[in-house]
Amino acid sequence: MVNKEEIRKRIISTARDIFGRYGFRKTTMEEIARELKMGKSSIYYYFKSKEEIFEAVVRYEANLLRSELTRAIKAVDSPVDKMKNYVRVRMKAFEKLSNYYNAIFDKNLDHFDFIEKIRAKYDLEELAILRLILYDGNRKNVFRVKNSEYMAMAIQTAMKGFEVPLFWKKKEIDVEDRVNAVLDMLFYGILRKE
Amino acid sequence: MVNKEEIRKRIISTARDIFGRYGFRKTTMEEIARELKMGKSSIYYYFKSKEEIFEAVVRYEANLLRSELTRAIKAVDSPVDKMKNYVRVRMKAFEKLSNYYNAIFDKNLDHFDFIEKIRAKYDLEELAILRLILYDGNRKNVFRVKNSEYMAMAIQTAMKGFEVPLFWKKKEIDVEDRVNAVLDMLFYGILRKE
DNA sequence: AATTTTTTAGAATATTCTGGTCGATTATTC
DNA sequence: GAATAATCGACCAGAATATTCTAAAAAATT
Repeated sequence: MVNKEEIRKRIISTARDIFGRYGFRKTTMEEIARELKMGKSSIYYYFKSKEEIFEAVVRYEANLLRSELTRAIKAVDSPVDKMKNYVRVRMKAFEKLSNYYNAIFDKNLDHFDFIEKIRAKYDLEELAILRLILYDGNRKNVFRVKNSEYMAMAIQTAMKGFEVPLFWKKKEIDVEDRVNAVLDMLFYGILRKE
Repeated sequence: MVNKEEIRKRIISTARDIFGRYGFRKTTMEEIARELKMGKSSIYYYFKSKEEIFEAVVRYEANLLRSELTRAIKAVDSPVDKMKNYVRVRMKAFEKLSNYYNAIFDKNLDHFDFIEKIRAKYDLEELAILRLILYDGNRKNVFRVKNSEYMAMAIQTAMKGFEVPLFWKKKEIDVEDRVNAVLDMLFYGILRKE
């Protein structure tokens, strides 16, 4: 008897590569099966449908994004550096988490319930992280933000706005330049002027 | 009345991008049309079929390869430098001419007559270029090749052999390292030992 | 060794997708 | 205004693919 969870993880990992390359619709179950060296119907033993596999992939990538964000925030002490790392991780996520972003932006996938749920959950977590950064910055007298809650939401919304051109233009934009531009804009607005 | 040739070129260029990204089979006429902001059946006014468009794209890329090869050879005088440039252009072609190489390696496209024709034509042209380089090298006493004809064919065959891992591994290989390795191998065999 | 359970996969089925055509419409030219 | 060129959404036949079926193999249990 094989380890069911292990097999599921293998399927998710392989499917993620192929979905990432071709997108949900152009990826076939036959392709995933071939890459796994399994029969196509064997996959249905572990997953109910193609959509369920895609949901698992997107969920996996949302978790990856949260983990990476958390790790990057914890790696530095200064609220300014925390904010820099937040922006950097956010901007670079496009390359590594293409399924997550495809799920969000691809109109053809709008009928998938799970996408909105996953994003909502992720957004709440990100908001909590942002609030902590702002609160910490205020406490250390580095930021001057009256309402961390509102500001966190504003920053998150702005970051989402920056995602859009990144998605459509696909790597034609130098991400590092973008990161710096976003940070300049952000800090002039919230960095304490002394 | 619009310029028919201009429209055809626009279609080829746009189709090339999409074919390059998804391959012949996964690309749909609907996608090409949408990217061109045309109706799908409008494309059939300019091309007989999807296959005919793909043939035009592959032919275009073969021409591009030949042009680039010719330009690179002419840019230098030394036979050694010419051979270096030949290898370099050949190796780097993968990134820019994905349709041409897909057409060659993708078994699913074997039934397309035109692919073999285009490749045969290109190969003859490349052979002529190689023969000239070898002849020139012999004349300038830099190479010592008894039969330029056979050596040219051997080099071309070897280069084709090197293409295969490049194709399957897709950018996991550092091309520049490969170029240098190929050149070392080639020159130790034909560079005059003094 | 026999039986049961788990896992497997090719074939079949149901459903969706797509290449290509049709006929109507619009734009352009004469 | 007529003829020609260019346009495109609707449509269809056939291809492609998601999913199910069912039998067989493998693994686990008795």
